[in-house]
Amino acid sequence: MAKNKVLAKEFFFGDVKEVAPSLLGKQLCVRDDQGRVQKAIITETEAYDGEDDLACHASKGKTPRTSIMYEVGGICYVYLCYGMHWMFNLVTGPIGYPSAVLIRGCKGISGPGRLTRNLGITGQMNGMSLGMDSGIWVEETEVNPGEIFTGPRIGVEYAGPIWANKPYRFWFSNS
DNA sequence: CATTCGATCGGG
DNA sequence: CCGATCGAATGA
Repeated sequence: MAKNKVLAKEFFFGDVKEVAPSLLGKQLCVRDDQGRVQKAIITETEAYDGEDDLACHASKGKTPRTSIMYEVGGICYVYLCYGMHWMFNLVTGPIGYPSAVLIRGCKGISGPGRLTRNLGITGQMNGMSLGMDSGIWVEETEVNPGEIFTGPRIGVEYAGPIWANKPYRFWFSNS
């Protein structure tokens, strides 16, 4: 069987609102410390887009926690939520513009917290560059997402109606 | 230093 | 609906 192509970092340099849906059907790969690789097809993503986006952590400006989002696309942003769940994001866009894609669900796994638990993703991945050498990367697949649906993001009511209702969540029917 | 509150999940 | 659980952000 042919080896899947690993996404180049350039894939993440563009606008998060385009990168987020284009990750659907791609495969998230994580290698654990035993050298074993787990792979999961991405089925649901959300876009967090710049300081103006009140649901984006960077809306409060650049802080030690959010500074990673200001880096160039193609690196990991991982943080602890509700004191018990690791959220896994991929930074997008050019350096200086804070944006990232939250990987919300993969095939057979619903929920961003369960996703990271299943794949063994923790805060030590924060700031890591994507690639086979770092142990976390994204591959092309044969999956054709088909029709892509959009809707409001989950759990961001605090951001107010304008931003909470933006169609920044993406998923597809085969999931 | 104290308090608030989450990009959630699982149980009742 | 509600509790668990903790670090980042905010304010005194």
